[in-house]
Amino acid sequence: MNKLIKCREGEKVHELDDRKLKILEAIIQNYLETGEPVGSRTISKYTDLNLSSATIRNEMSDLEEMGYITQPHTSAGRIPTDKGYRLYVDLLLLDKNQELENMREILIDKADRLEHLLQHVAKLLAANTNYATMVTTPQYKKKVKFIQLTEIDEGQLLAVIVFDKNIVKNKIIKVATSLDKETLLKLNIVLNTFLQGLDLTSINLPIISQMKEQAGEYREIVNDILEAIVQVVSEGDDFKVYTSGATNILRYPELSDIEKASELLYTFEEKKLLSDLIQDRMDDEESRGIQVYIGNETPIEAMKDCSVVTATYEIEEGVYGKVGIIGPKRMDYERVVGTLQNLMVQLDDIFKNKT
Amino acid sequence: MNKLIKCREGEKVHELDDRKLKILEAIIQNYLETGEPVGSRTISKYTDLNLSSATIRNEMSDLEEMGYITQPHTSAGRIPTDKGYRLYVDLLLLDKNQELENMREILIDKADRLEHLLQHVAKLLAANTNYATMVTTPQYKKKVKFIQLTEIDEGQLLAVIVFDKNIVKNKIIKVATSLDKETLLKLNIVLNTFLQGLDLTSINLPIISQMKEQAGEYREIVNDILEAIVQVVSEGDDFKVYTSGATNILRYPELSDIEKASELLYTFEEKKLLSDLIQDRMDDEESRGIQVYIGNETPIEAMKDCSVVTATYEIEEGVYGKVGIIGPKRMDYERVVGTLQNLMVQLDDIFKNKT
DNA sequence: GTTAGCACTCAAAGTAAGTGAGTGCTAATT
DNA sequence: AATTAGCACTCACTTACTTTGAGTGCTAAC
Repeated sequence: MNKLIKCREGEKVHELDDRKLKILEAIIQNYLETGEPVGSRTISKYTDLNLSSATIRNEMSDLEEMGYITQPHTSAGRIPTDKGYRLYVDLLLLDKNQELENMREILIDKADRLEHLLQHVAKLLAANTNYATMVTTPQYKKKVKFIQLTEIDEGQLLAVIVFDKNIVKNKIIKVATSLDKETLLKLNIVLNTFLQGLDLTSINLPIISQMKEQAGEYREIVNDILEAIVQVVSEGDDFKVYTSGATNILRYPELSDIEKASELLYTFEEKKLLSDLIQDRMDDEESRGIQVYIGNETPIEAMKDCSVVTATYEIEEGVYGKVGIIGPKRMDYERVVGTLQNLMVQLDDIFKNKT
Repeated sequence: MNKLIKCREGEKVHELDDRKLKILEAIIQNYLETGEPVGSRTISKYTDLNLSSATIRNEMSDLEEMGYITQPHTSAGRIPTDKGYRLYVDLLLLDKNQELENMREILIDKADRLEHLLQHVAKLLAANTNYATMVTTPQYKKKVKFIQLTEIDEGQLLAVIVFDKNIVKNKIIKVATSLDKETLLKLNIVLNTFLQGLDLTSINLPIISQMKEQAGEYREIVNDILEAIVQVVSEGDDFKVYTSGATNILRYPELSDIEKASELLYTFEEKKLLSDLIQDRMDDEESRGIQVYIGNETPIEAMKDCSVVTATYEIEEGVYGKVGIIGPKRMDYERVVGTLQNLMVQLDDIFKNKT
């Protein structure tokens, strides 16, 4: 008996011997399928351990004491606790792949615009997993690549600002005085000379006052344009969250309690509420890969009865976005993690072969 | 007794005498509040008719026979049928206003961009009514106002297309050969000369071939640009549906059956599914005002247990969008219609004082 | 250490009786 | 003729009680 000897499997440390581990695994897998508490007799038959239900009961009793499983009520079978799921996820999922071979084709087909691509990813994932999904736009500091002012109407200027990665934004600026062509040209040159290659945080006071100096009598317009740039960048257009399959949540009886489901669905409707999940550990180099949050581990209150799996994708050096799958605790972790890993590879390919 | 004499109230024709009408109204109003079937005794006390429950019962029996009310089961009170609601809506709502005085301020505050405005309208409405709401972007034939080609990178052109109402779209066009400044200028002139003032349907073959002729050796690019215009216009970006408060549906027990609610919420998630509702009677001059769909009257299957009230707003001559409120049949029609009418006035003001 | 056996627990499903809001009909009242 | 009181009847809903069966923990035997 090695009950008290800690075991090392891979890199994780836990206190379970082989048999307990197998039983725990069996319990969890069975529960994932059925959603019902699992009894000793089921395990006795389900596994190839050839143990009687009585033995299993003893082991289960131990597992319960250690906090890996629990009984919803005295005479019911056992269900995994968050700790149990956690061990399962940590230990039993470290590779796995294939599946969704065709995903890539579909993705490329739709990859005309990043927005559409991401929305499509969310949809595809939701359709494939039957869970709720969430995809964020990648975030990074935009650098001005090119600015152009044009007059489109008496007193109305159109400012087109191209950032790196060919993100194009535009804004209409109202001006009091009409500008002639030469002035416009001059302004365009000033703007481009000074701002090219800069991101928002690098546009500081010295630069601004220099620009104004150059602009001479049209210094006011410089102000307007800078303001337009700030507005356009901070408009939030560039940080969107796409979701899909939120209603999948109602498929799972343990989540479809009307009160809780309502709260959860509301979180999906108000996409901003998801930002906690997205920001979480975004800066942590270590956790760029796949993250699993079980129950109370999630930063979002409404999801405390769910599990969340997120993955970070990289468009290119320093430009990251997140993909998340939200489902019941008895989520098919194996498959979800596999699917996400696969998706990351696909996205990687698409982005690397595109720019 | 004038049971069989048709009465004219306003412009509508029905077959109810005054007393029956009052009773029907009382039943519906009571049901709107409680959501429970209404019994004769309640009505007897609730109204100022001073009739015994027995008399009411007789009248209710008549009303049932005529199809205005029904019993969910033998010994239950009565609830309105779709026909009952319909009469109620037709007869009893023809004016009403005020409320939400502050709505306008909030709207103006947010009215920096149409998109945001509309999304905000949806949200406000949802928050105020506790129903689900839907707002569409206005649709019309866009006319080209101004086109500008710029080179932003080797082999990449940026086409900025301004349509009337200052809708700005952009598209990056890849070209094989690099263009010098003069060619660009020339192309810009050609494009603007030919396309200004035209909408998509007016760009026909003769015009295209003339343009190509003028463009000389760069005729290929003309094609690319035209394609870009078509793409940009038909991208669907310009026809969006904003929704809000979809989860409000779960507030109403009669809609929160998990199966049906799921279907309904899915309709809101896949906003495209709402288009039936939006297209409906869009062309019908007559019905530009407020439309009420009760139960099976709605063109959307999933909403057959709901009522839908839509209103058409006008940004300016010929440019229409829709606002819709979706709730249970026992919707507070009076309030909803009032709110919508009010909103239409507000929007009208905003748009008229803006352009 | 493992297992068979048994008493025990308890959620869930089923059954039965009671309650009350509501109806329809009939006969009396106005 | 219209209204009303009275009464028998219906039926969803509630409550209490019973049954069922999956599952447990413990103990004694293997």
